[in-house]
Amino acid sequence: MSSATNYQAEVLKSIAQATRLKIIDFLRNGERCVCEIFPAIDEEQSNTSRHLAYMQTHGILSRRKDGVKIYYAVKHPEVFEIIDRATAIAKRESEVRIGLFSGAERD
Amino acid sequence: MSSATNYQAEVLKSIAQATRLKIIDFLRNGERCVCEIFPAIDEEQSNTSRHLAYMQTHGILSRRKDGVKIYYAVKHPEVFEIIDRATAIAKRESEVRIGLFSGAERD
DNA sequence: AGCATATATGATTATACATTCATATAATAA
DNA sequence: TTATTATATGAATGTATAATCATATATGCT
Repeated sequence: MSSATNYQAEVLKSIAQATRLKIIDFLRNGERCVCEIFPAIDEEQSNTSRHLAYMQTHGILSRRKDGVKIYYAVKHPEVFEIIDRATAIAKRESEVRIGLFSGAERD
Repeated sequence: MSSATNYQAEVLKSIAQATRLKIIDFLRNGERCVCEIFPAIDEEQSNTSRHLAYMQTHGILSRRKDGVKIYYAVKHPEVFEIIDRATAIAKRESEVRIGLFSGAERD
């Protein structure tokens, strides 16, 4: 198995999870500390912390310490581009599914 | 948990896996049947079939039957754009890691 | 009908993942 | 020093996922 493919998969896995998507979306306007993030996305502090650590380890987020607080930010603008394209696919697919109710497509 | 976020995550999960990345990459030049796909990516027929079914169910691939053969193709061009961006991130990150050997960064 | 080829799927196994609760650690304030 | 706030982490649990082997199903050929 190509190591490049594995690395690509790791990057995408760091994004492809509902809680992580909520975190990334909340970070669209720049860095935020954990204490701001977990109430905003309505998840437990410990769970949020784990996901942040995961994404930071996988190179998706940067981490900055200021006193007691830890600030995280999205490192690569491509992360948002990936999510925007996933949204476009999701939107198009859900429209197709709705369209099936009125159409007469059959397998 | 927002259902839109879940759907986005589902779309990304359909891509974020090494075997599926290999399949999608092989489909860059258009539709291919299962009998062409699994030898090309060097995976078992049954495993390949499961991943193809998964991606088709999740709206990533189209499926066309012609006799005994089943042809799969990538439905949304955004899928390739997502992978290209993941590749860019992976490349940039690996360069940073290599750079750390010569630099003097410390946490 | 019998055979070969293509694809899918049930059962199983091993592993990874997400979440929670309780607690540890670190920084700062009183 | 003690208390408070912010973050991280160990342990446990339930669930999901990937892969494999064996076999079922479907199509077309002779």
